[in-house]
Amino acid sequence: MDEKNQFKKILKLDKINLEIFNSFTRDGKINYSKIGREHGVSHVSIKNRYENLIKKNIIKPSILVNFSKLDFKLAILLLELDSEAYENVKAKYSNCPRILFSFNLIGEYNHLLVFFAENLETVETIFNSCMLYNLKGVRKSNILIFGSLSEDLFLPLNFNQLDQQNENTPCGTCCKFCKSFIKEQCIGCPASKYYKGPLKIT
Amino acid sequence: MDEKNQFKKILKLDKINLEIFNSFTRDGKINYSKIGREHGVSHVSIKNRYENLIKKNIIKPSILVNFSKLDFKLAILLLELDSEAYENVKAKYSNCPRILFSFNLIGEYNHLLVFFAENLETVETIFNSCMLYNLKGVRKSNILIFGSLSEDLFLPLNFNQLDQQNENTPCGTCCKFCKSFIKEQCIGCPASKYYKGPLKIT
DNA sequence: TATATCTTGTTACAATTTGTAACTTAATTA
DNA sequence: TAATTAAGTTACAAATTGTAACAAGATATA
Repeated sequence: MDEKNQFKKILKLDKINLEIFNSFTRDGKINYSKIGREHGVSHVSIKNRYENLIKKNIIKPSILVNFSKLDFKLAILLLELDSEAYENVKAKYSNCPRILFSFNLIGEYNHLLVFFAENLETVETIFNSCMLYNLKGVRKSNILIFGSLSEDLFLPLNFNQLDQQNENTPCGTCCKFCKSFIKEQCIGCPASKYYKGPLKIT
Repeated sequence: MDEKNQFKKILKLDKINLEIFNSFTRDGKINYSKIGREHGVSHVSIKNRYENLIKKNIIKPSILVNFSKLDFKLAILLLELDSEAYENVKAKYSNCPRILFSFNLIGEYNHLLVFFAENLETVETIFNSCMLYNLKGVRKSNILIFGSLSEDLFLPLNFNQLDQQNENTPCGTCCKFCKSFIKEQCIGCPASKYYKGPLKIT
């Protein structure tokens, strides 16, 4: 108790934990025995460290997808929402497969959504028909369109949200009745049966 | 060749690959044998699928860190850079451990940097002393400050950039001479020997 | 058309890793 | 002081993984 530190010790960064993270990022595997051997501890000890970090919700293993390789397009929607809308937006889009991140902001805009689409026409549809058209209580909005992505851009994609049996999208609409979808300007929602893009599950 | 599809088949999403991704996201492990057994193929086949996706740079396994749990603060810096600066910024900050993402934009701003810090004072220092002060050719800038983070926010953190032996930071400055660092308004760069925050390697 | 190559799969066996249980020690908390 | 939590140990059986050699089909290539 002799040292006053403003930071809680949540994540201990010693040689062993760093090696766990790095080995994982290198080849997507943790070889408990190998790491244990290299650091003079038992494989059970490495296993426990790793599993405890996950159990305590401090780290989460994940598969990142190369958005450049798939030629996906990204955009950010900035919103100023009134207090009611502010509460509703996160709920409404919490299962949207196109939203990568959703953040509260302080300042000019109070909400930020990062989303992707498979081509630029679909970005346009999502921005206009899917989102703004559906949202009540938007005082102001702005969009940031991303240019060419850097050579390799790895981002997390929620594959477990891709339920392509559904008539309606998770946000509660139906592509069948959407003008952009009918005119083939949009490939549809990847979490509905009408989707016809590269994330179609075969 | 009978079907004309605008999308290249890069990532095949069949039951097996989906199960690989989902099993990985669940517990950070891929049990080749188990998945193979459940889908009626050999464990070697699962191993090959997984390793080929990585080898071809389509997916990347990664450890995400719970930024909410660590109480990290996030911010976005929007920049309009002239053509020379535009080329230099990415290079300069390519190894910055605080930058989570760096994107080119089309429009009002042409560059976007997402960065994090361990407390708000440090966010301020990074924005002022570290970044804007160091950058030539900035025509316009804006900052988006993130409010409280959602309960669990998992983001990728580059642990292999945390080399804490260095006198100078990867962006080429030295915390020792920084006013904010001296006045203890900033905890320093996590990729230098002067760093004194929760990512200190013990 | 024939040939090469890439993709995706197979089997079988040895080597290695993992899971589990029971236990130890130290530090922290009530 | 006692209880709990954290971080580690050993040993053995069970299960997974790596490897090599091979096969079938699709796709390029000369």
